[in-house]
This record gives sequence, C-alpha cells and structure tokens, in this order.
Amino acid sequence: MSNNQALLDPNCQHCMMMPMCSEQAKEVCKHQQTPVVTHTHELKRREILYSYRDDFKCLFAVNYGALKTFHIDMNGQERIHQFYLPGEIIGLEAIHVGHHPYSAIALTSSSVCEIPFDNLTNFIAATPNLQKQLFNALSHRINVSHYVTASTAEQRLAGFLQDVCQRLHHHDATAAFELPMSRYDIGNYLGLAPETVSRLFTRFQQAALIQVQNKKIHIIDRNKLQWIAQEGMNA
Amino acid sequence: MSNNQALLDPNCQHCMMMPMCSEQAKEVCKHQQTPVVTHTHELKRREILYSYRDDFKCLFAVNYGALKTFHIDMNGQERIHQFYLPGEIIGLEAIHVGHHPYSAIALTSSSVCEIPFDNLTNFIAATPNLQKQLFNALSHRINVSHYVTASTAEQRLAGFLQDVCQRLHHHDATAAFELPMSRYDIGNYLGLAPETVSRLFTRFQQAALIQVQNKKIHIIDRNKLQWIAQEGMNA
DNA sequence: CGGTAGGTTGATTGAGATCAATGGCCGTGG
DNA sequence: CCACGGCCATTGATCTCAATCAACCTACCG
Repeated sequence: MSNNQALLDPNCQHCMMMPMCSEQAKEVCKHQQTPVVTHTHELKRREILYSYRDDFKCLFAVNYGALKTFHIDMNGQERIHQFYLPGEIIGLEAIHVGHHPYSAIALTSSSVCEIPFDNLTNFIAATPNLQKQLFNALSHRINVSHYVTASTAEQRLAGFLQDVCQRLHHHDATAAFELPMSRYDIGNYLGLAPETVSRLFTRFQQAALIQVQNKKIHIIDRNKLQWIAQEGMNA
Repeated sequence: MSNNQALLDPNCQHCMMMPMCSEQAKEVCKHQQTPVVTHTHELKRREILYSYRDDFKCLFAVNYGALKTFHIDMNGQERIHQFYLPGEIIGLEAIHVGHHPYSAIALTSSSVCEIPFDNLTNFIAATPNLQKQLFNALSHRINVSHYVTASTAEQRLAGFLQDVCQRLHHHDATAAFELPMSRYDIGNYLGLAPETVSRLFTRFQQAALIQVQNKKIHIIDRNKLQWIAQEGMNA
C-alpha cells in the first residue's frame, strides 16, 4: 500500500504522524529520497509486529485495527504494557535503548504504517517546526493511563472505558464501539482478575452506565462514568 | 548560581541535560545570546517550584535534593505523580499541553536548574545531534516505574527501592542512602497504605534484605530484592 | 520542654483474587 | 452442514492480602 493510499484513509485524520504525510512533507521527502512512511503492514489477529529485543529501526503508526505490547515475565506470565488504537504510534519506548523492550502483537486484523526512525529524524531536522510534533507525541505518552493506578477496580475500569472512548474519537456523552481486546487483556492491563472485569461490566450495566454485549460496548452515561473514574461508585 | 558553578557540581555528571552545559554548547549559546540553563533555584523543604495549571515555560533539572509532582483530586486527596532525584528533568509532561498538569514541591532542601524550553528547542535546532538527547530523555520517561502496577505490595516496594537505588547511581550489590520522602509519600506513590509500607520495611529487614533506620536505608541483598520485585517474597 | 507530624504495631474488615462450574461463540474438520 | 474442541465470558463460593481503625511511640521544631 502506498503512502498516498494511506492518506486517503479516514484513520489518518487523527494520526499523530499525519504532518509527516502532508504534501509539504512529501516535497521534502522527494528532495531527500527518503519517505517518512515507507510502506504499510497488514497483520492478522495474533500476528507479531516485532518481538522483545528486536533492534529498534522503525516506529509504527496504527492505520486500522488494534495492537498490544507486552512481555513475558520470569514466571511465564504475560504482562501487557499498552494497547494501541488507530492513529497511535508504537515503539516510542525503544528510542533510548535501541531495541524494543516489549513485543507487539495484533489484537485484530490490523494495518500499520512503517516509519523508519532515521528517516523521521532527518525529516524533522530539515523541518524544525515539526520537531515539536514528535516532542508532543512523546510528552503525551508520559501522561497516559493514569487510571491503572487508581485505588479501586471500579475506578480503573471506568477510567479505561473513558480512555478508550476518547482515543476512538467519540466526543459525545453517549457512544458505541467494539473493544478489540479480551477481558483477560483488560484485566492484565489494569491489574485485575478477568472475573473482576466481567463482574464490573455487569455492575456498570445494572447501574445503567453502559450496555455490554460481549465486546460491543455502548456508553450510556459518560459523565457518570467519568465521575466514577475519579470518585468511585458509591462516593 | 551561575551555569559554570553548576557544572562544577558532582551531580551534573549524571544530569540528562549535561550536554546542554558543555563547552561546545556554551559556544553556541553565546552566539545565540540565549543560554540553555539561565539560573538555578534554591528551594526549602515544602517550597513549591510550580503549581498545577501554571504556564509551561521551563523545564527544571534537579541539581541536588529531591522533589515530587502531585495533584489534589476531587476529594482533596493528594495523588503523587512522580519523584525527582538529582540529574532528572522535571516538567516533560507539560510540553504537549502548554501548562503543568501537576504541581511540583521540594521534599528536602533542593536546587534546580531552570531551562527555558524555547531556548532549549532553539539550541537543539542549532545542534541537531543533540536533538537525540531530548528524544532519549522523553523516551526514557515512558518506561519508568513499572513496579507501581506490580501485583503485590512486596513487589512494588522492592521495585521502588531498587529503582531509587539505581537512580542514585549505586551500582553495587550493597548500598546506603537516605530516602527523601515519607512513608506516606511512598505509599501514595505505590498505591499502598503507609502502614503497609512500614510493615514491609520491617519484614524486609527481618529477611535481611535491607536495614532501615527511619529514612536511612541500607541495601544488603540487592539481588534478592530484585528477585522479589519480579517474583514476590515466597516464590 | 510540650506539641505535632511521622512512624510503628496490633486487631478487624473488606475488596478483589482464586477456585470452580457452566454456558456461549467461533473456527476447524469430518 | 453439523459436531467437536478450545477459548472466552459469566456467575457463585471461598479465601487472602492489604486497607482501615486504633493505639502508641519517636524525632524534630519552635
């Protein structure tokens, strides 16, 4: 798939790397003979994008689908580090060590744009006003996922739903979407047992905050969800 | 305190911003009339460096002492975001929003170098090989503090001690240092009650992993501490 | 010297983990 | 097409680790 085709994709609208795919950017690239986005990868569910300890050469921007990064601890247990939704950049944590500290795997059929990091830095050096863009992306990543350290399970899951909703660019009080990950994955990410996640979904549904049918989530009362994320359910 | 004086300080050896204070850097600065480190602030214990929502203009590098960033939630409860030890950079999370999302306060008598962000970006644009430095610093911050989401209290505290030890540049199997923060702060940061932190210190001491006397910590068996951080105490 | 914040230790409670059983969904192969 | 098997999800029963409540101690500061 070419760079141009990717630009036609509605998902590119929200991609942090979009400025690197602009007409202006492509002019610069043509000059340098080094495009920022070289090509895209199509991934099937459970297909590995890269593995723990692989050399860091490229960042990846999620075009569609969803991925997770994880590692396997000394007990053979999976520990999920982060989920990635369309428009988000995978691999930033590898910049300073030169290799990937986590493995990345597709949760659903997905497509990612490959961004060779050297091309990117060259490009940024040539267009300093875009340097800020990458700083912003990195700065942004420092702050994400507050809620995983929230005190109660309710707060964590409410925060998670809220976060996913936002990252899928649903801005209204009500929203419907499909969770790309299993209850096990959510639990793993939030430090909860999958059973607890399941029970909480039921409780949230009983409280008319959401409607759940398997992976389909319908957010009914987002304000209240936000409230719970910060205060807990009975506060 | 001048830039030169700061350079004489042994803490500067490990500062991520040291390249910005090099002779080469100062040459560039002289050219631009905009030094990277303008001056330093001396802070007393509990003195505020900046407050939540303050405009983001500067990063700060800890010269000596220690600080924490935090915010007060809707219940009036403090939530600690991060601790900062000598050589570390405060304020990176503000880059992409333009204002500080947390307040910063000194835990002990401290000194920080003020780094106006515009000066820094100008400087980096003028010396592209140092652009990488800031990318690295940001990338590094994405990965820190794993252990706060570890499953057991033991693992979290062991991970925390291990982390502090490393950030204070103790590389040996045994080490002694002073914790700059209270048990309440540690608990708050790790999502544990202060009583739990206290009990764990006692248990770690009984297991001959560490010696504790108030804030003075003596790491006796760092390997085992590392083990516990990953596997738990009885695994 | 008291006063106060911080630290330790003990007793009790509770949220969430774990164990266990069941049901639904989907992909695979006969 | 249906049947089987595996994975995922839900629900219930029990247990456990850490929170909470409470008392007391200690260090530091005016």
